[in-house]
Amino acid sequence: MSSNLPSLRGLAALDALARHKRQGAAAEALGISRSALSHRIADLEAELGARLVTRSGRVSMLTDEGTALLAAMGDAIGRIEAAVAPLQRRLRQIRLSTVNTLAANWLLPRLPRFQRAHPDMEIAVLTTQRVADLDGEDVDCAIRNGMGDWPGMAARLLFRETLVPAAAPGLALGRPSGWPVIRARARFRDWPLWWQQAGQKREAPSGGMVVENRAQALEAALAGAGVVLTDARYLDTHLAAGRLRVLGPVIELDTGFHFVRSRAPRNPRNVEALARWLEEEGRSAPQAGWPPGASD
Amino acid sequence: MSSNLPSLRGLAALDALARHKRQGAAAEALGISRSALSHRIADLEAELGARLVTRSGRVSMLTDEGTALLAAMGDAIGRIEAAVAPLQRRLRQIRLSTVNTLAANWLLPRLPRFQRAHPDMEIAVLTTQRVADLDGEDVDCAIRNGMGDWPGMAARLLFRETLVPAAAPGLALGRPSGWPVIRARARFRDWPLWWQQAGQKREAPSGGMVVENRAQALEAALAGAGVVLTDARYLDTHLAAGRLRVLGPVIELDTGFHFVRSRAPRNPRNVEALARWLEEEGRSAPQAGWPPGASD
DNA sequence: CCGGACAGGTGAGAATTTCTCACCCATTTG
DNA sequence: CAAATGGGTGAGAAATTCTCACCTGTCCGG
Repeated sequence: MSSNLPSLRGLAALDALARHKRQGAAAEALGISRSALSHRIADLEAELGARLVTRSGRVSMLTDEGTALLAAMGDAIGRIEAAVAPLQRRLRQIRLSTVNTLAANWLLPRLPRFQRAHPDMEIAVLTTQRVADLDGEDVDCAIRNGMGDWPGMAARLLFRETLVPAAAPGLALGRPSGWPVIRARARFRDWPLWWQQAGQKREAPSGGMVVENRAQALEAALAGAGVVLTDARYLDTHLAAGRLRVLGPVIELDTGFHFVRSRAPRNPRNVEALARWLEEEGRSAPQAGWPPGASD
Repeated sequence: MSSNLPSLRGLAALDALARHKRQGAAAEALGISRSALSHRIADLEAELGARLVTRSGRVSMLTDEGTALLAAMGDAIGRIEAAVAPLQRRLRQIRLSTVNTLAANWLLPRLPRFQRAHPDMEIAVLTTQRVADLDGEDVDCAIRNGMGDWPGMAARLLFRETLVPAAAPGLALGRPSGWPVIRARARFRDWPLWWQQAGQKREAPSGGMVVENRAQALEAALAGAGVVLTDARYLDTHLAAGRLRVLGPVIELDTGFHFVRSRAPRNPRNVEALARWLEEEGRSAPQAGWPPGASD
């Protein structure tokens, strides 16, 4: 049983050469240099002590022994490739868990740029309403909203949360104290916070409509139902398209969106690349020259 | 097509582990250390980005992914092993071409010792009456009889040819000039040569029986048909067994047995080992304390 | 409950394999 | 004949793989 396994690379080289006839083409198919393929074949021949290919004029032909060897192997190499392929595909993928609103309004619009820069990776965005507990789920990393002080995991701040009021352009509005505010049930403290920090003199408006979460709140505002208070970054595309306008100053909260990686990501290198890119995006995006269109 | 092939060693390690349940046993089956196997598994897991084995208590079990991987591979590893096996067997083998007489009387009696020292090699002795032309035949090396000046090949002298007369102990003999000599047709110059160099005063005996070759001549002498003149080294076993006795001095010729290797031996390392051993044997064997039993 | 035997994991460093680069040589072809 | 094409080679960098020595965790008998 203690047989000396030959080099799989060498066998693959022989196989490719048999198919493509030329070393150049075979090498390209394997993604290695012509020289490497030549070495691989030569080493295999030395390892097995037999000539496997002959060069007759322009094309490389297999010897009888080479042909017999490949025939005896059958599609063993293909089998191995196929067996490993699903795992490798999963490896190219990065599973990123995040909340709905951030995904729809900040992440997804930017992702195509990352894809273009890293065509070898594939990002699967898993939007979960509640924050996924990282090591439980099949997830490599996540963007989480909070203070960044989660025990036992290194969180990297992407950007602080902000709050800014916005409404559809067509909506007729009076004084701020009379705004028809939209509240998200999960974020009922946002309006008082903004009201206080934005230095409004009058009382905060009470009443208004209440929806389940921020995504719905944004939808409501887009539909002209009232004034939404949400993160500045969620507004980018809507402001640019003229679907919303800004109604007051941006305030910054002490919570923020953080990048966290699971304890054992499948492919740490790729996850790291994504992390760096997200950090860059988080820094570069707004702040300077914000809000984009209006100055109201 | 430019798929990243996984390490065959790693897959083999996984396969062995699945069969043997314990790393120790699996490692032994593969002929590597436990540590190496552990590394191999760990690296494979990193390479594929998935846990493939779990250790539950004493035994290592494959995870679902590990099982699936092996199942998908089928017997690919076995196929590769089997495909390569015949070539590797041929590689362990050294084909040595030599003449009949030397093989029977000098080489074959010594070979078992070499085999014991190198159990990983296998020597195929091809006895050919005529000298094989090396590069034509499927032979790695040869022992040739001559002056050692063959053009284009490096000959390594094993020992000079010698000539010594011998006969069966029971044979009644008179003076040398009356010996019933046995002549090999291919070596009709031997008797005059010995007669002259051994300083015999009388005439060389004429007549006697003539056989085809030296092997037959030796056979004839063993059968008590007369006095054979042959190489001292061919007599070793027969003298020791008392089947022949020496009748005169040993003379040394200017021809000798040489080791020559074919232009491209399958396994140069093994051939070199054989060459060294043969040289050693050629030097060490007789000379000192020869002839073994008699002093006649 | 402790200590030894057993099984596996780890880090360092040596050995081996694999790759690319920069050349070379041979054959074909314009 | 010269350029183009295809293959081979040696050196050196990079990676893979191995062993060794040592660690950790589990199991079992006293």
